[in-house]
Amino acid sequence: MGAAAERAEEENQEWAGVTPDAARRLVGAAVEAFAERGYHATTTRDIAGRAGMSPAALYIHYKTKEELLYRISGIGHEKALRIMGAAAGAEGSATERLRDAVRTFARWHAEHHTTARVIQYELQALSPEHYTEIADLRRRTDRLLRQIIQDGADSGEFRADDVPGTTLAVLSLCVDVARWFTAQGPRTPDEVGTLYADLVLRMVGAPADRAGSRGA
Amino acid sequence: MGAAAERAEEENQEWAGVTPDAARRLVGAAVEAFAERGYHATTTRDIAGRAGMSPAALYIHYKTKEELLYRISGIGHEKALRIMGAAAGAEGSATERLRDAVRTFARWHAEHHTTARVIQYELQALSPEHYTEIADLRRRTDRLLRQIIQDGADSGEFRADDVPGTTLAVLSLCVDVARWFTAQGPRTPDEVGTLYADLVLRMVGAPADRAGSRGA
DNA sequence: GCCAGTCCTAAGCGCTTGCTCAGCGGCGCG
DNA sequence: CGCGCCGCTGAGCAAGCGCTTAGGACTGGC
Repeated sequence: MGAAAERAEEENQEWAGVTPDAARRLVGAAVEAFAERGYHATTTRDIAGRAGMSPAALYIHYKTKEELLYRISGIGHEKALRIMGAAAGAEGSATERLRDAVRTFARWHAEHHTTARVIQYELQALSPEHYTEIADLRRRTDRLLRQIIQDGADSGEFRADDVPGTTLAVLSLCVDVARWFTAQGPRTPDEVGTLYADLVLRMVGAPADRAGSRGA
Repeated sequence: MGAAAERAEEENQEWAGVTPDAARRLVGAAVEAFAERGYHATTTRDIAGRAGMSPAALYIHYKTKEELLYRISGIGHEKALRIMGAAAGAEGSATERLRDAVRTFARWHAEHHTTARVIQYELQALSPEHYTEIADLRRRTDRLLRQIIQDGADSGEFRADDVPGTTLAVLSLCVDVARWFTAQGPRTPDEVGTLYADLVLRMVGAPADRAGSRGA
């Protein structure tokens, strides 16, 4: 099995909730194309072609090209929210929760950098109604992370004078992974996750208990 | 003078090197439009309209729409390189130079967030030849920052196990300011700069001599 | 007064875009 | 076998795109 086929299979898992099969193939093709060229530079002919269909077939499963982006954004941001929620809802100190949040959130943005690039950098192409809906998901993700940092500041674990500003910086750092990460780079998604978790823990002035640790 | 006129004047200064006047107005209009909607979603009619000209006038000063993006990218990245170079070339400890680099670099990305957004997020729309040329400027900026961090690691001022990774994270953090910053937000560009400088110094484990400081 | 040169516009060309629609093939069911 | 239905295609439409061209209005030099 070639690398392309492997990646295709992984993406099929990523979009497992999308049925029927043709609709799922279209989502995969659209993510690939949007990530590569951007939403506006991608044609419906290109998406359909990558999915092995005629241009008209796209409109059986989606009303418009924008609806495809909306579906991708919705699924992607829900996944991101769930990742952040798992870390925020876990037991443990603020330090442990922050480490876990950054590690998994950054790792996801590296591992699924095509999807992440689309959902993070093509938001402006959504319709106003769809945009506000997606923006709500992002606000909830932000709130979860801010609460972790606030907890750490309250308990004295972290030294964070500006909790909203720090939250913004941490989120920004993780999100931007989608912009620069490529599978050809020197770092695996796992390595990016642990590196970023270490950097962020120092950034908030968390006690340096194995702050330089690597590995699981 | 209204806010729009004030911003227009500031942008005229930013593009002072572009002559004649009509060409400068077109650059300003293009930056605005590209930042707002993205390169591909912007029409030459829109750019010309914002500059108060007919669509055809654009082609007297620029061969193609892509050349406009190329000019903007070149000027913008040269400015970014000069900012980083000023900080890297200054006298002082690695800590002082890193603080200055992050403060000025992040501040520029906030203050000129429209320009920054275009030059950082529309690179893929450049022609291959233009892209490699711009990529070289970015590599030089990266190298300057990496040297500061390397110096700090060598001298023992910083605790950076992974210098290239840390450099990447710091650069990523500053660049991403262009994505989320708006003039309507609660923070001034100056405040973003000092906040980010403090966060980054802690991130590299620099001695906390007034690391929580604020103001000039 | 007249010309050359500069800067701009009105009109529009050739092409691509998102999207539509009439109709076809193949499958399940009786 | 024959029928209905679902998934799909080939062909193409209206609109908008980047860009071109012919020509007009203004300016400075003589």
